[in-house]
Amino acid sequence: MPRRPAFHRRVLDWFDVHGRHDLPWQASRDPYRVWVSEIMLQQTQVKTVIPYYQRFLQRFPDVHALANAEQDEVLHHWTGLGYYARARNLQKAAQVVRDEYAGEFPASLEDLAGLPGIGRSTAGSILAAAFGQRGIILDGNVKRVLARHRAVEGWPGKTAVHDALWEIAEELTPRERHADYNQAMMDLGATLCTRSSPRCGDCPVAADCVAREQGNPGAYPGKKPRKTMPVRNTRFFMARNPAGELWLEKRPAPGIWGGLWCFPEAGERDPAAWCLDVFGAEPGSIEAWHEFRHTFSHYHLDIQPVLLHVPAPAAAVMEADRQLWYNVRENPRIGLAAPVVDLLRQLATGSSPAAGTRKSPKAKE
DNA sequence: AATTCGGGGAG
DNA sequence: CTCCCAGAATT
Repeated sequence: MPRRPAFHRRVLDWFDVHGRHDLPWQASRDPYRVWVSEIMLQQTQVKTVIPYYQRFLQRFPDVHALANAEQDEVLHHWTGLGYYARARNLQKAAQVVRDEYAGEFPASLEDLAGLPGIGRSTAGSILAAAFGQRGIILDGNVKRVLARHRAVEGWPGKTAVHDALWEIAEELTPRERHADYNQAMMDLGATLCTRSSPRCGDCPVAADCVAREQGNPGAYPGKKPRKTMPVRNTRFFMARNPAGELWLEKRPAPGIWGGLWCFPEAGERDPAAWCLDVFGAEPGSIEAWHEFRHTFSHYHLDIQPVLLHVPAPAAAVMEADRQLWYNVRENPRIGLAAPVVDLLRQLATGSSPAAGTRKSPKAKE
């Protein structure tokens, strides 16, 4: 009786017929383009990345354009994509490639993984996709496929589980068609071996899949332990001058929204006192907007926006590199935190959400 | 080993 | 609402 074809053979044959072959970053083996796509795709779905990728490549077509750009403009093109350290590291790495590799990407796993923002899996993916070498990947898709196929128990966030999955990935990755195999495994996880209701009937490696034999593919990989997410509170002071511009501050590099521009966050500070402090003038009016919730992966942030009308422009106080008056009509090339984008849009269109309680005896202008 | 980094797609 | 996405860096 005929032996069952090797794992990678079945995966590759399936890929040739059913894999994804038309994603934007598959049109070229240019290491720069491969690299940008890999970074954007970290913890981010393909559908979300595509428009960002197109705009980014149009503005930064090669590694020199990126290395020489203003960080604000890089973050501008990352606004809304999240995990902004990726963008900061991306530009740092571009500068390393420019300065230490003469503008040519290194073709070794060690050198790639030495660049900021490139870890073990991303380095393996670039090695295969851009250089045709045997690079091994272990992303969310591959983890799911392998955990099911070998019935690896436990949450991959645990080191032992993670290491076991890497071991299997190493073992199964073939010595041929490296780029296609990696793409095939990701396609398998993204289109067939999905988190819920996997289509085992169409899977090329279902015959020896242990989870399927057990009848419980949904049990793999193990789920992350639940934790109740903490709720933090903050207020955004939206100071608007007579020209209609909004006061923004650049956030420090480590921390949430690092490098992005945001409304000043105020704890318990009194808005009128803050205004006097920063602008040397009492606000003409203070208007509290309704509180809304912005949720991160590890906590909720309840934000109370407070609109202050600053009567006179105060020129002398501004530190140009970390404070600015934002003109909505000019669309400055800077990175903005997602809730700030929403609030600026509301301020521009005048569609302020049913203004809440007035916190000042003075009426809205 | 555990935390910290976003925002949204899809159920 | 929940779960998690082509993970890496930091503590």
